[in-house]
Amino acid sequence: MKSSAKEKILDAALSVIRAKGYSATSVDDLCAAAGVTKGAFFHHFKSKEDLAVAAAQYWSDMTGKLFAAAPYHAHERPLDRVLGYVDFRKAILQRSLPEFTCLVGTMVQEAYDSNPAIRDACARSINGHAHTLEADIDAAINEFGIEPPWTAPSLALFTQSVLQGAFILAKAKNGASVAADCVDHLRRYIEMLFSQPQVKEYAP
Amino acid sequence: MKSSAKEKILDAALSVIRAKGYSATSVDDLCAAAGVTKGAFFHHFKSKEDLAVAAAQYWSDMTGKLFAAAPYHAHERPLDRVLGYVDFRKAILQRSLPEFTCLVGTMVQEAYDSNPAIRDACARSINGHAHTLEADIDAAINEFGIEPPWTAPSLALFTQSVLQGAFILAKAKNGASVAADCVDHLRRYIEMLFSQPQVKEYAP
DNA sequence: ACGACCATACCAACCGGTTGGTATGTTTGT
DNA sequence: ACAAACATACCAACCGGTTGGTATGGTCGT
Repeated sequence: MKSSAKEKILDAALSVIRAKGYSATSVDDLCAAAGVTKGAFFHHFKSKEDLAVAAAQYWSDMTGKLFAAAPYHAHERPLDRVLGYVDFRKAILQRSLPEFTCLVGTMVQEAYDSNPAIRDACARSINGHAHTLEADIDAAINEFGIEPPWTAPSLALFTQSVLQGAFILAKAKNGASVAADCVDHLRRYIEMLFSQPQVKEYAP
Repeated sequence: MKSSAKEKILDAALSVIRAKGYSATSVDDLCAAAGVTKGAFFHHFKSKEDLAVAAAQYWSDMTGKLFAAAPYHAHERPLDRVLGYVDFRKAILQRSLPEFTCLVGTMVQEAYDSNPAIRDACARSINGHAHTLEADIDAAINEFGIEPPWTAPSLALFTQSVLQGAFILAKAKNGASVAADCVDHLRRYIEMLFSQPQVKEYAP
């Protein structure tokens, strides 16, 4: 049997925690969703916190594969790859709410102050994903020959900020359309950054 | 006695829930932080859920007063008021992490799927706050005589998306500087929207 | 003025159910 | 045979919520 209990528990964690949040998800919930017993759970994870850290890593692995295999990498021009990433994120919003939201974005809100191990695991996941954008952004900067007052890592993190915030708005409004609007603004911002001379700081 | 038990519980809710999250915050936690007994709690709130809904409203009232009294409204030009709002948000980031983050943004992540009453209360709070920006944005559109492909409500919600996402990144990285960077990007975007002809959709 | 009446505000003790976690098996793969 | 992979049974602590009760202060008829 390849899909072992451990993997079933991790899969269950992704969906259940994204729907209910980390604290509200009990170990029993996870076991029921995974179809395993508590004994199996504590055989593979020494605590609920340990599961959360493993789930964050598992989430990174899964999404890493998803984005690595996405078609936007095929674009020749760096800016097209960056905008292709944004379009790809927008396309994912078609799925249902608990399916397109972010596991680590949800967990870190509950754990940042009380559980450093989970917080750091979430930070690694977000930073790692943002990092995959930096090379293309830097290449686009070179392609356009601009000398922007911002850096590639900073813009990469900004895209994540918009997406994480869009998820929150989508949850509040119980629909994805507001998130799609936010992604549109993000796309327009990136287009503008590469389509014209940088504006000077506006200070009245 | 002016500061009654009810108000002490609500004040405690704002800080404790922002630090620990909604589910991880027990009624006993709230009572201990507020210095009241459980009897007092359930006298004023018929359930923990009821407290959460009331806390979201209380949060709206508090932040509403804060932003209504903020100095950026004094600017003559509408765009200066919009940018002044952004700068004001950035200034608030100086405070400590649990102090500058958003109660309803935290709660809605845990409640959107399992607790519609809390979700709707959070949505009202976010929408209400975003709405306070719309008049200035519309006035800025008129001032500049532009006909943008986006609407004032959409841009107002986008600002909230950036801020909510910035809070998540700040929690993950355990520091406010990444949030400040995001707000800088947001400011640059708004400046660009009003400082040049709109770019056409970029489609390779 | 004054007790009868009553609503509000609050309290300490308690309840049944759930929690994360453990102790002790039993099954399975090699 | 033997360890890793699972299952069963169980526990102490904690959970949200209820209980029966007290203290306070306002309102009413008289």
